[in-house]
Amino acid sequence: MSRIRDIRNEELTAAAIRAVHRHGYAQVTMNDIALEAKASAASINYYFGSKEKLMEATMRRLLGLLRSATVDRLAAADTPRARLAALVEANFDDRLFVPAQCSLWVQFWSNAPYSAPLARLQRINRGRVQSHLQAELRQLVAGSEVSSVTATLQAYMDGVWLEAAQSGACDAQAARREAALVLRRLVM
Amino acid sequence: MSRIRDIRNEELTAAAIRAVHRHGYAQVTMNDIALEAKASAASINYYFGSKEKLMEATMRRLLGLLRSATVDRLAAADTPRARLAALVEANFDDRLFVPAQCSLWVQFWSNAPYSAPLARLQRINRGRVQSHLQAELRQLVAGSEVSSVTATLQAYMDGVWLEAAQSGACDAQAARREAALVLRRLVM
DNA sequence: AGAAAACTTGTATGAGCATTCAAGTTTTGC
DNA sequence: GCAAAACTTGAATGCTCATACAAGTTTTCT
Repeated sequence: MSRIRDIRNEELTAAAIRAVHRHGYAQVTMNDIALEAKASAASINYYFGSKEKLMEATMRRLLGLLRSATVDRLAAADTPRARLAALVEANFDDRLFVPAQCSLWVQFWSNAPYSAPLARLQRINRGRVQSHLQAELRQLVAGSEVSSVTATLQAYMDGVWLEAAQSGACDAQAARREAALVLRRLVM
Repeated sequence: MSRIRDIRNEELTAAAIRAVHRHGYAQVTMNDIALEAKASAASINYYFGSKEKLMEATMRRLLGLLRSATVDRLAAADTPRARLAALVEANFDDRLFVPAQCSLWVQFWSNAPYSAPLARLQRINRGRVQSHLQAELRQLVAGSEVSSVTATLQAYMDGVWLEAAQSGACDAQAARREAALVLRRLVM
């Protein structure tokens, strides 16, 4: 019902993404974010209650993007191999794999151990990705290798995000192509 | 000549590592670090001049560890294949791959884009690792695959660090074993 | 020993920040 | 059309923190 609330929520988390990308998680201020949103710091607190809650909502927004990219790509895949590729490529979807979001992703994760809400989101996300990967890998590699390949893929994907965040260059299409190559080397 | 200066340098950067591990890069204060070193915040400034310079010195300390692990392991390797393994395993050396240092590593890298000195160290380190890897890979895989495999390995290693930092569990031996497995899957 | 240099620290300073609040403006429901 | 609810904000508040400094202590050198 609260239409304006949803709109504001979106505007403000989008502004938080831009502001954190620009200033860094460690140094961004409520004012930076407010400026980016053409609003006031007080207004952000009115909606979110605190900076930490805003950050949590912002992280949820990113997780939502990953989730929907995953769902969409899974829907279009019908073999275990295609589903595995879909899972990996969802991480480098055009909607997700852009500089500001790569930057956030990595900064949030590296700060997660020091924030209970972020740590919780991190744990949930990792678990979900892991179980998706395992479900497909069980049908593709020897049982003894499933967890090892899962871990390798997860590390690879995280590493690509980290590097993208540092270089500031996020060519999503190239990342998907490269990931497909890695998949071919690791599985079959 | 300034013996005490070197000792203090070491004590203080070691304290910085522990303090950042405990409180997080974004929230650690000079006082946290001073407490960890059983010294005063003013004393740290006497040696390093500022918090930023202390952080830079701390990062250099970690890079030094990677460098010497790399040198030691390279010295004991005589084929390209063994040298490649040495390079990868140096990243998971017992001296380097421990919780507090994993944690620092990732936090420093994710904040590097927002600090000129850290960004510089990051660039130099990445370049060095990359050229080492490429030198060996050129003798091991098809020319067209060298840069792709290099990037994959680098992403994999970064990803392992990221996960180690988040889980807080750093089993160096297991990480080296796992890395050797990945290497076997990717090269040859 | 004694002067100088190196080192250490408690305290003061002042900047920067998240959050609160009171006073307004806009929107909604009827 | 108007009261109430929702929203917005500038300014005030109170806190935390890096850094500077002056006053001491320890070490070094001769």
